[in-house]
Amino acid sequence: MPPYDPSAFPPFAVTVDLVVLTVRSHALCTLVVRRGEEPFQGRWALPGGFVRDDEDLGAAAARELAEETGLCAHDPSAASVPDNGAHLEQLATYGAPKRDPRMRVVSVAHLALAPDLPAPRPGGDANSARWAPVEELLDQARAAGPDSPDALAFDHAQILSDGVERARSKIEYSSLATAFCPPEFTVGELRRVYEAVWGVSLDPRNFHRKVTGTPGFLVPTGGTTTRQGGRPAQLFRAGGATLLNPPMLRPEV
Amino acid sequence: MPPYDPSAFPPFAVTVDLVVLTVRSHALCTLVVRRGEEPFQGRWALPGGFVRDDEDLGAAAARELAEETGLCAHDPSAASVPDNGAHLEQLATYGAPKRDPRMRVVSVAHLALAPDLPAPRPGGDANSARWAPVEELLDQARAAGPDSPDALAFDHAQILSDGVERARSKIEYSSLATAFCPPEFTVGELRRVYEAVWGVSLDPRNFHRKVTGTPGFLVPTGGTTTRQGGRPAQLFRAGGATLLNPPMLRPEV
DNA sequence: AGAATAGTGTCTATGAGACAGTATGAG
DNA sequence: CTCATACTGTCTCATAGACACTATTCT
Repeated sequence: MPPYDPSAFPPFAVTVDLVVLTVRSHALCTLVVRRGEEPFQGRWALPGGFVRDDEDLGAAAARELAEETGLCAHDPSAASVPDNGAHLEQLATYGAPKRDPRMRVVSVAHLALAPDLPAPRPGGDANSARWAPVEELLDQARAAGPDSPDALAFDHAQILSDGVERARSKIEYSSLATAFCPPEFTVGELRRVYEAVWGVSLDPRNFHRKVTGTPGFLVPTGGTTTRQGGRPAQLFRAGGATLLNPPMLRPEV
Repeated sequence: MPPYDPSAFPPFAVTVDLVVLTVRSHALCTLVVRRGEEPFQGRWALPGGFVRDDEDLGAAAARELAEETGLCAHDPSAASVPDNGAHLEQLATYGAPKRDPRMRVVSVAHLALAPDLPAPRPGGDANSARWAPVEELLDQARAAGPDSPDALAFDHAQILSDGVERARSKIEYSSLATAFCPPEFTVGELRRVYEAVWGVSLDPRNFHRKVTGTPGFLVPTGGTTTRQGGRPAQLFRAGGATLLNPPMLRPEV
């Protein structure tokens, strides 16, 4: 069998689906959109769409992210990182033969981490997009089963679960937690990100010592803020380091 | 725009490509096959092939692995793990518009880790497959450029590089290094796996203490062997633990 | 005996976690 | 004043890395 026979390949559709995570009021949330048509009409789903003919996978994901949220993210295969850019990376690819009942669809899921955004920007319809706490979505999938009307469409509960787990483990050994923060943030705000993503409480004193002692993680901007109340806190930007050494370890090991 | 219009999707071909890694004579090696046709005729490439019409992505990867090596691997989406099974997991998906000059091909790359195998089992032709040291392949890509006749076909140098990096980091915090070992192995043999994959030397005494002290990593079988010379060494099987705590850290951090 | 590998003990530096205590603002 | 948050210091325990030493086999 020749390994590449252009006339003999089965036809596939290729889409990108997005797990867009943010931290809103101390909870890890993800963007979901209401499906307007069959299959799974009326159910919530992850945002996504077809990859275009001349478009790279990362570019398709960045385009969908911009369409759904207005966020500018760098194409993971490119090198530029705009200022208000969210973090975007490929997550995994899902291609079970019957995952879409109408045709063979392979979905290249991507993971985006974004600072808290004012409100979803649906494509014109108001009630068609929302930030949902991931615990709520995943608990529904576990409790009510994948066919309940509250469950996510397609295999999106699995994709969401994989994306959340990726985010939880990646903030351990990389500086990606700063992608959930505004350009300038305090140590306390960064700690609340870790607490929301991991669903734990962290000792503020040890967290402060550790995070300020990791070279390249945080750069002081000189300013202070009292937006969290209490004593004024130093403001920081994300430093150049991407890999943290030593890593931030999840407690309860 | 409706998110799924069956009549409006661009046609894609979907393939799986395999990064099959093993340790042979103290070097990390990967399986490459000689291309018999254009494009890249005569160049070495990663093994791979089309995903069939009714086949899951992981099943396609397991099928290709069996065809190329005779290895039995569990479908990553299934739960069964056969005895002599290699480890198989999805790596990443590559879909740049021009990565195959003839048509739009999206390749879902998989990573396989296997114990040392006697010899590649080419599909009938003798000189068409070999185990190549990854350092050699990656150095060629860096030195001679991607268009040199020694470089891997398509974007396979990038895929290989990503696969090697995944393997290097994954044996830090998981027990996957045992996938490179035969069913029963000694601590010294496991250490040589780490040394080959990371390209470093490790202190045999500290390694022994650490690896035998990590709960669930190794289970003594009771037997001993002198196949490495010297004092007889205890034989172990891989324990049930998949996540190592504490992890094995790469030196020189 | 000498070489090679296996395995144990011991010391030291470093980091994680617990927690006392001080600093600075808002009400 | 109280309360909330920010930050510093100190103690203890666990682990990584360096390395001395013993054990067992082969040639």
